[in-house]
Amino acid sequence: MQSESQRSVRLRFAPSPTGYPHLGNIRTALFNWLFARRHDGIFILRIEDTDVARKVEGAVDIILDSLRWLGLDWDEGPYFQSQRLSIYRETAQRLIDEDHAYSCYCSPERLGAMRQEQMKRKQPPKYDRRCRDLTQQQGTELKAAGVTPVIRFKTPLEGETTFHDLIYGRVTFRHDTLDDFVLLKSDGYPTYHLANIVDDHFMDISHVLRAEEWLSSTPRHVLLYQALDWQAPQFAHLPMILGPDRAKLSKRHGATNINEYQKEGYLPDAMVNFLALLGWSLDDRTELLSREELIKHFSLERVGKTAAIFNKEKLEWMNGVYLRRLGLTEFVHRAMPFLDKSLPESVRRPLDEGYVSQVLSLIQERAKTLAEVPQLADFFFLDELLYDARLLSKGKLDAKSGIKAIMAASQKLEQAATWDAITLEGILRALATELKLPAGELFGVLRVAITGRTAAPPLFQTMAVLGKEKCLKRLEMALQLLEADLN
RNA sequence: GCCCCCAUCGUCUAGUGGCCUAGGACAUCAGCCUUUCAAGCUGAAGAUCAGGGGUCCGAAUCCCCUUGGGGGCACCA
Repeated sequence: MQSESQRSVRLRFAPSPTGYPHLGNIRTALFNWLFARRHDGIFILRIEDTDVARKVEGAVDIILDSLRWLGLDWDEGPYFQSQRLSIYRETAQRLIDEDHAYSCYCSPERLGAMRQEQMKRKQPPKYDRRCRDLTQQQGTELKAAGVTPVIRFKTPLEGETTFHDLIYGRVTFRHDTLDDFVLLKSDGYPTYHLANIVDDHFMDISHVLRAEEWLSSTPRHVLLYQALDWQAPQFAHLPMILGPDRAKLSKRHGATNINEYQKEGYLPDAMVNFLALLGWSLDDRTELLSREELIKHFSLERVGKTAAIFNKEKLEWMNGVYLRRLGLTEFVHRAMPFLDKSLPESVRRPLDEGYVSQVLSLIQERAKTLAEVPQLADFFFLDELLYDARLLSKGKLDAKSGIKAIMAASQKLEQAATWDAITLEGILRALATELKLPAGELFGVLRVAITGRTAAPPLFQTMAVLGKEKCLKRLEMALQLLEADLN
């Protein structure tokens, strides 16, 4: 009891570099991080690279980058299991010495065939324990024949294991539903089960927060801790994040890799806020929480048990909220790389920061992601607009009256002494009255002429930013289009 | 097939026996604002709390069964 509360809080995020981290992995990292920070604990990063065959080049860097991007800073590590092989081998040897493990010489072929046969007979696929009670002589013979064994755990044949999960409560597994799982592979690398508990023990991990998919391997881990006479950490299994088809997140679910979200222009703070709400909630109404608030309020008691489906639309909304909350300077700073990357090549670089700033003040509240900023703003940068001439006469004004209106507007604007939104509005409203046109119709035609589209930021502010010369040029161009349309 | 877990609006969720004729958010629809879009505001629609049995004066909340969904069952993690 006392030792429990005294034990220092040490959490770890332990991804395997067999692919890029997806939303589920990152949510696990986030909860570990939040819990560690909440309790002034230590957050450790450990790379579980024990699968040589499935290792993906560059995955480690992407994992580190993703954590850095989201601001999930770690206090220790990254540790690499591939550099700690001797510890696992020693532990495996100790288990053999103490009769908790044994060498198994069965070939992968035999095991595969057996599994298939069992499945065919609709029986649970389990190792038949053929090597469990090999005599020393039999073992020596097999070894002499050149077979490299794996080390298997001697799972108790009878009884059951119960553990207390911080989220799911009491969970019990009968031993006869388990089999003698592999601890050490024939290539000398440990399996997840061995490496994981050895590291958690020696790294003095106090709480293991991991996805629910691990729940059914927990009894094996508990059994291992018991066999080694080590104190097990507290387990907390987190509800899964599922794809829209309600299945476990995988490659076929499209953009689930976290770096995709960075590329799509989501803000780290929005991402963290959103992910925190997948499986955790503060109360019945609070949804927007800063990093500090999340740390302050995070608790396992408020983590749910039901799997969540990731809902991108809500993320977009939340990202929009965070985008709008940014100061203009910060917004410009964040959006600049996206403009740089996605604006057409014809646009001169480097972009003028003063001009970009004026433009983006009109774009900020219209963007849900940074990646759509270039799309929303490109007409501010383009020299020549390319658009369908029919947009000009799409409203109630036909081509003829459109021409008339644009010509009149050009004339008035040419004489404008000053060029700001208020002045422009004055001039054009007066013109609408003069032409006996509803203001909205006149503005509509001009909007298309100026921006090349029917939906855009407010017309007068847009014109003010673009400047007199460019605006008049665009009106001229619209006239040509309309005239061509008439013929 | 076996084992484990879960089950409230389309989605994320609040709810731990009476405050629930079930609350909030996203999305949807309508209206307002308005030069378009966006934002904002207001409102609507949307869950017989998976179904069926109990327990109780009283059940979304406790128990059981059924159904459904998910996860696990590798010399992968």
